[in-house]
Amino acid sequence: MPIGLEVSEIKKLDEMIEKRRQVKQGQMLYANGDPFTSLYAIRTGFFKTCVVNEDGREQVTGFQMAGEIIGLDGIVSDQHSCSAIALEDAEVCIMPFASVEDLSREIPALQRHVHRVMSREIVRENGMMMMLGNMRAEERLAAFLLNLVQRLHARGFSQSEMVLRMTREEIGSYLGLKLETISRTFSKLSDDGIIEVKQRYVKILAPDTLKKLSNPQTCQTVL
Amino acid sequence: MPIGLEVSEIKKLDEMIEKRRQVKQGQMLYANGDPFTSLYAIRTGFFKTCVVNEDGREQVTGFQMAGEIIGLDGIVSDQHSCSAIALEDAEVCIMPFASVEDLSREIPALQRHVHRVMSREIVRENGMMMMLGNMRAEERLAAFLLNLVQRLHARGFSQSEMVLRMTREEIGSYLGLKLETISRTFSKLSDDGIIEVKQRYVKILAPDTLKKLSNPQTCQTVL
DNA sequence: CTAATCGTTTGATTTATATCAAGGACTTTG
DNA sequence: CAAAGTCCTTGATATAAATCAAACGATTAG
Repeated sequence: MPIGLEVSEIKKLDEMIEKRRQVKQGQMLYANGDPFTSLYAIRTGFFKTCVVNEDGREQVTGFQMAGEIIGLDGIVSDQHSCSAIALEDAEVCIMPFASVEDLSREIPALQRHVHRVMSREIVRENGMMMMLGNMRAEERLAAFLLNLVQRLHARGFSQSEMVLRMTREEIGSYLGLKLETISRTFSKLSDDGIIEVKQRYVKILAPDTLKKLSNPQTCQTVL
Repeated sequence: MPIGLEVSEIKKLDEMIEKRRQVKQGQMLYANGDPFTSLYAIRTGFFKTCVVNEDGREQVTGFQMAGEIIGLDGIVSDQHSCSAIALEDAEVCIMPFASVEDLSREIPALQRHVHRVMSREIVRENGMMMMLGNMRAEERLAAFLLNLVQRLHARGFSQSEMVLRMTREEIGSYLGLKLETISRTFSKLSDDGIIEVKQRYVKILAPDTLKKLSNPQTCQTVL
């Protein structure tokens, strides 16, 4: 994944990725409390990560797709503090973290890459805190949908259409809302002609309006 | 900070920390958009970090005290995506990130440490997402107060008393609540005899009750 | 010492979202 | 095809927290 590597370095990276693992829909890649050994690079498929409270409340902390790295939560205490569950059949590359650290010391570009991946996750979560702390339901869902299509588009899919891999309840958990609120907000956006929704299928009809919703200021700036 | 280093390694670390910087109360250590060059280890004082939305809404993403590292948000894009502001006169060690990376390649214990620090931040933010997404005002404030005293206690201060460095509004921003709600919740906890509050001074009178509030399940388990 | 400012508390009211409830749509299984 | 199970939608109502408003306490400036 890091760029600008020499052939010998690429070979070492290939060796590091010792094996792959298939994860069936609904199956856990790792669970809260599992010993931490490896990071996982998603090759195909779609995951959610979630933490559970002692009283059983579940918070989805992220949705991850091909090309993204999961497992970083386990580094600090050598055990995972969240669970990763496949939302569709998936395949991951297993990257033993000890090897990642060894190779990072040899290959500065890899070291850089690892640092960036971790920093990106920190920044993403800062954004989620802003979302959960300050935004209203419609803003949250708008921002969520825009983020999803943008990431899918970067992977060669449409920039206006998608099929959600998660339930309303999982979206709600991620956005700090109840499933009914997600459903109502979908209906509202649909009634307003901003999106078209048919179950898991979503088409963005008015991307600019959606962007304004996810960030009211832009709207004011335009006026 | 990492342990188990040789003398020569400690010497190198000392050289890396090229200089210190004083930050007066209310002053910014770095601002959103500033070019990223260094991490900062807080020697003394107290900081808040916050992100601002395009429409000006501010979200406090953390409160940091002596011994903690700030600036990790800047790594991914070579510029800071949040601002760090001193809530009391502070002093930080400036650690140029290029040097951190260079030394990390030489000193595995430092490399390990950097990875742990970043992972810890990711895990902390996962917990914040749980808080913001699932918990009620009283639970959030209870968890917040317990976290603060615990960290202060680890630094040699009392495990039951503290003087808050931040306003009700800043606590509210961090916890996704308005300042009035923070104030009311303080009053409620005080009326219930769980804490004693006098402006910024807070004394925890019933730590077990506070723990139960921050995690209802424990309570049910006991019953 | 007085005025001004900033942060806090408290009360009254509003509101966004949660909760409770029922039914509908789609999928899977027998 | 029928039955069961999921997931989703929608309506009615409840509620936690926000908002609006006023006053109070502590600190700073003149």
